[in-house]
Amino acid sequence: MVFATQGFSESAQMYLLTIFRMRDQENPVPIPSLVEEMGITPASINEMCRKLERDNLLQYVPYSGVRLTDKGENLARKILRKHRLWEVFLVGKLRFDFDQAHNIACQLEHYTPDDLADRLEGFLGQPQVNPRGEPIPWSQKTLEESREIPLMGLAPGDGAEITHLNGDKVETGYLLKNGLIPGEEVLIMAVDDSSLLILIREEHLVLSRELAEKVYVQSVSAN
Amino acid sequence: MVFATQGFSESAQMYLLTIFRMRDQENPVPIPSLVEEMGITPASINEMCRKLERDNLLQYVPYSGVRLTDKGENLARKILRKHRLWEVFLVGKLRFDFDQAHNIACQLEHYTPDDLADRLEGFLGQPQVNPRGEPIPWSQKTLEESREIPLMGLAPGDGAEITHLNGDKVETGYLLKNGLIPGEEVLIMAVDDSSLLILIREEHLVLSRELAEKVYVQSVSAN
DNA sequence: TGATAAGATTAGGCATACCAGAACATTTAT
DNA sequence: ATAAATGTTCTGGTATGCCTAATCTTATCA
Repeated sequence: MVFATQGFSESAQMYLLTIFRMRDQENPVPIPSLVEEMGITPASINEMCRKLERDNLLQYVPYSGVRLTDKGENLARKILRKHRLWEVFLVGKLRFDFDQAHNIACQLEHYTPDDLADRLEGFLGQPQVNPRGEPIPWSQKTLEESREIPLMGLAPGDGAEITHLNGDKVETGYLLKNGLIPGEEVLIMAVDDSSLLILIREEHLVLSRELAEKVYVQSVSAN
Repeated sequence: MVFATQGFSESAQMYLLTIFRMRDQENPVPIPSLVEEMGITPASINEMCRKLERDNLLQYVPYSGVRLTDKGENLARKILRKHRLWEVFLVGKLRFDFDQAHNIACQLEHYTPDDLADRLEGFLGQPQVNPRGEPIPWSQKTLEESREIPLMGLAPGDGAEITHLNGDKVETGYLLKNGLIPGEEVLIMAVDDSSLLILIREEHLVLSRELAEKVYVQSVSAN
């Protein structure tokens, strides 16, 4: 298993991203177009698209093409966001020219955890677009809903509503099982160096700092 | 083929880095120590070490262990340098704690081209050590020999001595074939937006900007 | 409407990187 | 010196992601 973030291989991510980018031209995206664009044979494209369909990332209708599901769209958007954030960094801070930056970003995007993207975005001053003026997905949302913060950022006594979870499958599964479901309210009971104690659905729960970083909430009072 | 920089797979690079780090304790590093450290079975370690030996990255003596060759040492050092530069960035600029930074760096190090590492180093102010005080390979050398600059940084009329080449196998091979060998002197004839004309071994040669970025030289006059 | 061109799929292969388990070799310690 | 412990390597297997070549299947247009 090749390790890339998001639980999907670098290859799978490249397919999603490519489809996402072509989808504006024609949707569903026909397999021959993908063959052309990616330089991979029809047999291989077919095989991979079947896998992506199996994983609910897209729908594949023979002789018509592939269309991303919501899950696929979101994943692709996430990857594109990372890509463009890296471009901003590489051009803006490291003075690469755009083409070099683009190529480097093509690699880094697959190995960038969500929290790295989030912090990078902050470090770069919440850029709206990449150096070529193309929009960075979700950055406007991030601005508008910037009250959305990691659970870790709250103080004891604060109450908040969970907006989304940012971990991997296992982490998210665990959190959901324990009632940390988007929409639910949490109350911060105590915070220390390595963990925090919360009250959720009338149950107490201790989360590590690391895990609490992946729970995004909206402050209830500030709402 | 999994793409990672340096022309070796992420796996191969991880082996080199692990061996490099353990080599201070005992050299050669015994296979059982590697098994313990990496959590991979002896059969697999054996297989991979044979491949690395085939590629001249290490020597493998059964019942004794593996010892990095100069080539292997240099490659490992390069990877470690990238790793620690990322740690400096992630902790210093993005405010990750060290453990998170270390984990993220473990991925990024394999997808960081040399020129990215070089620029990152400059951006970070030529750090000597990572956030834990461990030295960053070559950074002192880089400081001491900071007259070592990319060929691209010279102006027409300047003369310089080639110190090293920084490209991939194909690029380096091409450059060597054309006389761009460390120790040789070059004279810059002309520079434009996309290329430069040089005189080397009494032969004229045009290099793209991109390629010239990968030829490091030491100014002759300043020497 | 039916032939043909375009598209989809199957079958068999290659390379990487890992695994388990068995067989084999060497070291070491008695 | 030799047996037990340790270390090595072989055999055969898994999964991913790509390939070619051959074989369907569908769409479309004459």
